Amino acid sequence: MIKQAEISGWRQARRRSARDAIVEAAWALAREEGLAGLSLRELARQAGISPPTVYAYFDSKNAIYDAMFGAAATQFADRMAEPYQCEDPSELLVAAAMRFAEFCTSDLERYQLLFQRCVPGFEPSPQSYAPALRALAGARDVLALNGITDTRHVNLWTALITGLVSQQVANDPHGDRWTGLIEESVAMFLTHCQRAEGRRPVPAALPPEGALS
Amino acid sequence: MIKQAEISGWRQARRRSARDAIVEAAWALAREEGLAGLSLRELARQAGISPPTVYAYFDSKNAIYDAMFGAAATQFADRMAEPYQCEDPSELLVAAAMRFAEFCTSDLERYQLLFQRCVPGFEPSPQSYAPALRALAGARDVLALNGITDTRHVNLWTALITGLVSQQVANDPHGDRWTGLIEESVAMFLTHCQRAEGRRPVPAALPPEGALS
DNA sequence: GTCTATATCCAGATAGAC
DNA sequence: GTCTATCTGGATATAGAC
Repeated sequence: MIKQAEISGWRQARRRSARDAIVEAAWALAREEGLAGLSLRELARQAGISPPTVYAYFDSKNAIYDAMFGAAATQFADRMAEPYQCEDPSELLVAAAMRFAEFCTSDLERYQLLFQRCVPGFEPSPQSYAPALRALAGARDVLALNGITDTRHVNLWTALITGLVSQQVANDPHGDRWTGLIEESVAMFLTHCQRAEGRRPVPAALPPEGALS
Repeated sequence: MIKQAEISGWRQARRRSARDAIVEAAWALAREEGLAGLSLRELARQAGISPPTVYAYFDSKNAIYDAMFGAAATQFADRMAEPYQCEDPSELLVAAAMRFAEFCTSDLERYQLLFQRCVPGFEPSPQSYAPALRALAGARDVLALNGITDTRHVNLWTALITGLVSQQVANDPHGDRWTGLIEESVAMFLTHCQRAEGRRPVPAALPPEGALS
């Protein structure tokens, strides 16, 4: 015999997978037409449903953007958290920066939504943003492994790496005019910060994950 | 007696000033409603004309964006070219970076149009873009004064400074969490590049202004 | 939940008189 | 050059039958 709770579970799973299918179609469409050109009519057409049906799953267009953001942020956090082959802290920092750059340049629309924030009235909800905070915490950990804990230096790190990537994406989307500078940039950064922070030893335990931003 | 050429000159001047007035109104509106929210109806209303009259001066909405871009790019080049109070090359570099940051953070919409490029179907025409190239050439000159001529280092410079500014604008628009790092960043950059380029003496004559990009 | 049909609104752009 | 009036087409979102 089938219990009520199980039926409810099925329903929820079905509903979630239908939502996922719509989000998937939305991403496919956004990659073709650009993020701003996402229309609910086209989205419904590609997803094989009628336009009003979209509203059975999402309250508004921005709710769709939010789900797209959440999916992208999860991909981001997962990708950055995958194991690294190297062990030397400075190599780890280079590898993380390169992975970040590769993640960004491999899907420009995703990069735009996640990091550029140029969809008119849209801002991600805290839930959708949460995975991105995970990834940022990971970056802090890698910096800490290199003896870098000063907030100023963490900020400098984000500026340096996002600066390289944004120049790359904007001015040479399929080349490596800026991403090819990552290794040198990291060396410059490490030399500067480790000198400034007095080549502190790596702390035995990683710092707690408070105050991310 | 009035010559035909003078009348024609008047006409052109009148036309240009009418165009300028529309562009001015467009900027005022964009600062209120956001760049993407610029509508021709509202623009006409604020400029004191009817919507179709806009088309007597601009072929399309993108032509208006282009004129807005041109005006902003001119402001940018002019501001960056104003005389500096300091003479030491490294101080000059810091001053230029700070001036750039101040220019960007003092008008976020202008920054968005000039450097973020997130208006859907719009790309600036070469004419409108030209002043920005002038400013970039100026940056190269200041770098050259510091003995930095390697293209890689010029690219690193643009990435570093735009990275600081873009983080500032995106995450702390009215504070100085990243712009406050400019002085330290420039020191880091100079130490690195001058070491790498072997503390070359400043060339007697500035390099020619070819191959900007 | 899904559909057809439609409401409502606003955009950019044009026609043609004056 | 400027206007009134309008075209054309797009958008998000809703009503109500099934």
